Order: sequence, then structure tokens, then C-alpha cells
Amino acid sequence: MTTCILSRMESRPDCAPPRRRRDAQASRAAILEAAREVFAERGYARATIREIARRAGVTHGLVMRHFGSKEQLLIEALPGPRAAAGVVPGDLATLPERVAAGFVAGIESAGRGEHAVVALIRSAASDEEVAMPLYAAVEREITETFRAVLGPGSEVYAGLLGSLFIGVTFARHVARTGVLAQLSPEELVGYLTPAIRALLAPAIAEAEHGTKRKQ
Amino acid sequence: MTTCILSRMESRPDCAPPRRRRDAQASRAAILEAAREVFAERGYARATIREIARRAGVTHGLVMRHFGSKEQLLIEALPGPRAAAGVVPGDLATLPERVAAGFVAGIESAGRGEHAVVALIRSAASDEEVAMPLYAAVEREITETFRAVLGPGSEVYAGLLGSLFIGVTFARHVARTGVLAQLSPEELVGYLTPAIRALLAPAIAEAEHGTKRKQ
DNA sequence: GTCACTAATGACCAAGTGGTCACTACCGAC
DNA sequence: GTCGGTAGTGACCACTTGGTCATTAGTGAC
Repeated sequence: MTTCILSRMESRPDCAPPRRRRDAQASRAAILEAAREVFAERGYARATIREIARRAGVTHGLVMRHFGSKEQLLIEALPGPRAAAGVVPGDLATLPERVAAGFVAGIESAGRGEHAVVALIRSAASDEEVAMPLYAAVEREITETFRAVLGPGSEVYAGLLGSLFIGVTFARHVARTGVLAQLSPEELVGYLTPAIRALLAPAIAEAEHGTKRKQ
Repeated sequence: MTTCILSRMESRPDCAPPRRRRDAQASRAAILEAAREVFAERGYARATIREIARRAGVTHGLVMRHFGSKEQLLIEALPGPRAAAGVVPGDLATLPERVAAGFVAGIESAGRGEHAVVALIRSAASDEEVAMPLYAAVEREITETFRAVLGPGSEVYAGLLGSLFIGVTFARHVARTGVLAQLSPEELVGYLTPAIRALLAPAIAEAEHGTKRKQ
């Protein structure tokens, strides 16, 4: 394999790259997708720009050219949090199963690290500077969504729920071992629904009370 | 700052190290303690042998001499799992608060990364080969302890509880942000107790049913 | 004392990292 | 056509990593 030696010192026209696509947007998109993949698979610290570049079919120099730094690449690659999928206003009695179904569907269908919670957990131990804003974003989304549905005062219950979600995601997608990892998505929903109902019980009771009082 | 240049080629008797303790056991112990600290703080991948050596007051060469490799050092440094502290047979009615108190006491008093769950979470994203056996050990301990107390069939509930613990530990010791991180240990126990009671309700009911049937 | 044993050192290495930059060649505008 | 702007390249750099090893010096046995 011949290499280009000191292109600065001698012209080497035979040292052409194998192909050029020359499509900045497509390159950016390919790099971002590869970055999501690699960050989710390996965490921030162990992910390398070269591996991301390799999967995107470009050189690591181009990654730097487009994103400037590894950190900036992570920030742009992070999927938006959607941990509170399924939490929409509606009948409070069916809220727990909607939450459970939405959560399970989210973490099971996301595939290769698209889910914010998975990315969060995977990158957390590698880099706290990454974990903290990420966790804050996820938790803020959960607590705000729940506040909209259950009213103020539900934040701690939403936080506990978020913790349960993070733990379950960890069990199924990071550790991938143990009883929770063995369950089918349907079974998982079945076990989670009463647990969520129990966790949210005080907040739901409070919300129902508030609604009745208003009427 | 003069450096020892090529000690192999020229004798440099003036290049003596500042101190020598010459106590292999003490050195090993100091290295192991420093390793637990650094692994817990930074995760496996971002922990460096040099940092561990620095905190232990030795050179990184000595760490290699004693443990051979970073991986071996991790294996020897890992604290035993004790995630199920507080789960002992007794009155089933008070089990949830004993579990909550034991768990919170464990993660709050452990300080610098002594707790297995903290170490687990911190090293997980960096290295799955580390995370999987660690998680398996923690979960096995939790499920077996609960099986002894609540009988067979409680495994999934114990697994869910383990997930909640991992998530809460994550919130308080990794992310260190959000509503759960703000609570005092006492408040945390207060919120966790009913949540744990709710999570375990089916298993406790089953256990009480079994006990009554036996009588 | 002195001497063998070995704990401890620190210079060194190869590999791999994020980041830089001089250069190359594609493409659309004219 | 040709030409300027720029997408893309790859050699290079400084630095850090885990790991090696020749050398140095405490220490206990004698």
C-alpha cells in the first residue's frame, strides 16, 4: 500500500483519493449518523473520531472540518430527549399503562442508540460533563410533562419514575443480563404498568382531587 | 527540574527517588484504595494507571509490577456487592422501609465509590465486559436475597427494584442534578418507602398468602 | 559490616488520541 | 472552456495511554 509522502514537499498527482462525493450536507448527515451509532455503542470517551469517520466513509480530518471538535460533534449528534413519550393529557386512570407502553416502545424500537436515555447512560460514566446536561434535559422533560398532566407537586414522583426508566434501560440495553433483560416488551409493559401506577399514585390522587375541587 | 537521562547509558547516583517505603503489602493496599477511588470517580476507561499511582504515592511502574495490567487491577479492586443491605427476614409490613433505609444508607455513606452499584454504573458505559458480570452479581444478590425473604416468584419485582436503585444512584451520584439529587437522605427514604412498598406489593401479598396457607 | 533479595523507580516505547493544515480535485457559475 | 470556492484528503503534531525494563536502594539474615 503506497502512501502519500510529504505532499507538501513533492507533488504526487498519482496519490488521488479513491472517490470524492463532494456533498457537504450528505457528508454531515453521514457523520452525524455514524456518531450517534458510535457514541451509543462505546460511550463518549471510548468513541473515536477516526472510527466515526470510518463508518461515515470519510476521513477524520473532514469530521474536524465540519464539527470543529469531538464535543461539538456529540452535542449536534445527540437525539432529542423523548423519554416522556406516551405522557399526554387524558384519562388519569389509563395514564400508567400509556406511560409504560410509550416508554417500552421507545427503548425497544429505537435500535442502535437513538434513544436519549440509552445515550445518556452510555456516555455518563465516560464523561460527567456530558452526563449532567443530558440527564438534566431528560429529567426536565419528564418532570415538565408530568407537571402539565398531574400538576405541580408531581416532580419528585416523576423523578422517581425517571430513575426507574433509567435503571430498566440500563438492565436491558447496557447490562443486557438478568431477569429484566429476559422479558419480552409485552411482559415488561405488564410488569411496569402496576409499578408506575403505584409510583404515581400520590400524584394522581392529588391531581384527581384538584380536578374535583375545581368542578 | 533535572531528569534522569538514559540511566541505562550513564550512571546517575544523584538521581535518587525522594523516598522509598519498601512495604509491598502497604503499597498494594494503597494502590487498591486509590484504584477504587479513581475507577468510581472516572469509570474504567477514563481512569489511568498514572492517576491511581499518583494518589497511592507510588509510580505507575509499581502498579504494573504488582497487578500486571489495568484490567487485573480493576478485578482486584472491585468492592463486593452489597446492594441488598437492609433486606433481612422480618416483619413483611416493615420490609419496604427497611429496604429503603438500607439502600439509602448504603449509597450515601459509602463515600468515594465504595458502593458496588456506583462502581457498576460508572464503569458500565466505559466497558461492557466489566458491566455485565458486575450487574449480574448485583442483580443476583438482590434477587436471591428477596427470594429468601419473599419466596420464589419475587425475582421480577426484585429486578424492578434493582432498576429503581440503579436509577436513583445514577441521579444522585453520577448526574448529581435534578429533583432526586436535591433531596436529603431522610427525604429520599420518605419518598422511596411507599414506592418500594408499591413495587413489592404483589410479591409481599403472595408471600403473606403463602405464610397464611402454611399456618 | 555485608550481601542477597526484591520493592521501587523513572526513562523509555509503541500505539492511539484529538486536532491542524497544506494541498488536491470536484462542481457550479460564467 | 476556465476558474474560484470549497469539500475532502492525509501527513503531521503534541500529548496521553498501558506496558517494559535496566537500574537503584532499602531491609532482614547472617
